[in-house]
Amino acid sequence: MASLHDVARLAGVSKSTVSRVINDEYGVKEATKVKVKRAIEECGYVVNQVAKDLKSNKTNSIGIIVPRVASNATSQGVDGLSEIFEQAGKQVLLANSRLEPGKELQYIELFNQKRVEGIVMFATHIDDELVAAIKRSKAPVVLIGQDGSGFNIPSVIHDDYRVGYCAGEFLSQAGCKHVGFLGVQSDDIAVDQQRFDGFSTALKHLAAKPPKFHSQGQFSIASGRQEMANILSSNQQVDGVFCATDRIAIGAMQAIAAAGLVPGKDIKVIGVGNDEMAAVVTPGLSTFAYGFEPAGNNAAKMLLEIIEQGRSQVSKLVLGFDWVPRESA
Amino acid sequence: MASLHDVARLAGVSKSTVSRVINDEYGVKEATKVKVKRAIEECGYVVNQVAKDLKSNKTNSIGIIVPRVASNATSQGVDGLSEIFEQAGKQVLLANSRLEPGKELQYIELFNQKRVEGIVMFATHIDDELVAAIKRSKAPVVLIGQDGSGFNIPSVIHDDYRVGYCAGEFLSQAGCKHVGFLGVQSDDIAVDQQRFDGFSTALKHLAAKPPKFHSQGQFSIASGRQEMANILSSNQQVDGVFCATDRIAIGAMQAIAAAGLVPGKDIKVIGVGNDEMAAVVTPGLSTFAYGFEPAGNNAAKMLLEIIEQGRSQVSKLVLGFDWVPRESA
DNA sequence: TTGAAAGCGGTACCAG
DNA sequence: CTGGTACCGCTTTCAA
Repeated sequence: MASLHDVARLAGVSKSTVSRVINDEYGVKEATKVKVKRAIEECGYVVNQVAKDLKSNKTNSIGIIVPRVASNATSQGVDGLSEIFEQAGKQVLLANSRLEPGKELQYIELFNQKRVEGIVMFATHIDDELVAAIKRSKAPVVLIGQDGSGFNIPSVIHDDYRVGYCAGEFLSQAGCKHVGFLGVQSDDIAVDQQRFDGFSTALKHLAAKPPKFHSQGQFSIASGRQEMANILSSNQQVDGVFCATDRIAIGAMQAIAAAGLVPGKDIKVIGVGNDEMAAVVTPGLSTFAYGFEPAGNNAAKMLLEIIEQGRSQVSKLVLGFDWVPRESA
Repeated sequence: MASLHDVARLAGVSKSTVSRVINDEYGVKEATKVKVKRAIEECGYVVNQVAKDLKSNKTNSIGIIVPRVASNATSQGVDGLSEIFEQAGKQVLLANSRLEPGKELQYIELFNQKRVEGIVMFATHIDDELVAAIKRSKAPVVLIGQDGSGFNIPSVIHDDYRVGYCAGEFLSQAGCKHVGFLGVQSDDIAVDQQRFDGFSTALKHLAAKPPKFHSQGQFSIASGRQEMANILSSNQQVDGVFCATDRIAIGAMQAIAAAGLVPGKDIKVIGVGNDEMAAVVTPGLSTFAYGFEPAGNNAAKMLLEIIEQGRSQVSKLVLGFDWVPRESA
């Protein structure tokens, strides 16, 4: 592929001059400019950004690590991130860890080799290894979805504790006496632990009975259905369920209906996220709306600030949520 | 940041030696290796991939252009792409055109400057400008979602014509006499034109009445609802609707129900895609399942083949679909 | 087994 | 206004 050198030779000028023309620097005679531009056309010259990056020691690129793209939180989050980054002239490198543990660590390393200016990571959990890898990273890292601020890692999260609290409060005040929580694996602090903690605490504050169950399933409709079916078949009394995610909640509603009961009437069901599906199921799923795209926007801004200022004013950004009442609760 | 040179100085050897140690080349004395490795640790040296890329004239990276990430087709498609690319050791650069016309063209140019080895583009339409930009690109381009093979652009698509044909056949054989199509903007060849063409053709072949309407809305539930409501309020007889996408179909079902009619009984409704939502609405949406992740897999493989062989055996890959009958038709 | 030097494709300083 | 040259960080002969 044609280089500056080739263009220079073709135009009968020096590399310096070609460089000046390309970068629109003043102080080049019009006639020379024309010659150079013609030469550029002629050999189909395309700037080599790799060489520029090396010379300038600046890549204008950002790494994003996701566990998978096809999920509400990540796909919308990535849209939110890319909006801001592209406005700022940053190119996005995407790495998909496909939920394989350890992959994230490799990608942090790889992004450092690629000399990205910063990294945004959608975290599903936090462990010592991850914290160590982030500490080791020369490129600043911002977390989305899990709170790493305890390890001094800037994070953008939703208020998972409070969402649980609100759910507990709501079910309690709606008259439910036998409630429980359908969660996910317990190493997911944000989605499982925090939401459950808030939930239990609300019940305690209201002097209601504590949760009768806390199941640990997957992030899927099928899993929610399964977990709920198990609970129902155990014959314990239930009149309210708080689910860690909307998909789990939808599965729960299916199990409830399958058992001949009516979600929203016999058993109230609440989800989290306000997945588009929540609006189209019957009965409509009452849930808490999370803004995933704004989370991306904010994480991007936070990272840019760290890159530019060396540090960020906020080390942790907690986003609120909206209660979206429908028929299920 | 520490460079080879720094490590060399620290270890008291030459750059060449450090390079050899880093790349695990044989012929370095064990003692020297140890010295070098210690030096690397000491100054926290991280390989500079930018310099390597420049030197080797190879970036091992692929550009992906999407109109947005948060959609079934793109988010699953990107998962499919990244799976194959990451297996092949290719880094993915993501560009989000946010549906802004012209942005795609810029990104093709930008990716060429970044010296990506190939580009995958999720296209919403094809026009002369785009074709020209792709022709200009030194990096090979593969299209997903629209057929560019007429312009000699390798493409991975679903069989949009035949899906329309099947829908027409189905509605006709189910006894519908007054059918129509809810489409999108007409410059979307794959989603609007092809699906409609197949649909009309089936009706013609079966000597059934041609479609009574072909509306042009957006890719959203709200738009489908609106378009269907318009049709219903026009008082024309309708007993079957084929919708360009599942979301449109779900909106249509809402409008039908709102008009006091029963989707699947009074008016049959068919969608395309098998969005997860199709399974959770009531009545369940009958639809054709498209494999978006496989589309990504295949596009990635096709691009890799072009990169490695200089050309691809297949210039166009047409993926099939599965009929998923539910209650709506 | 190791080092010196050239060069990848640019930029930028200094001369002329 | 233009050209020569050094250098960004690494790899790769070629010699020693």
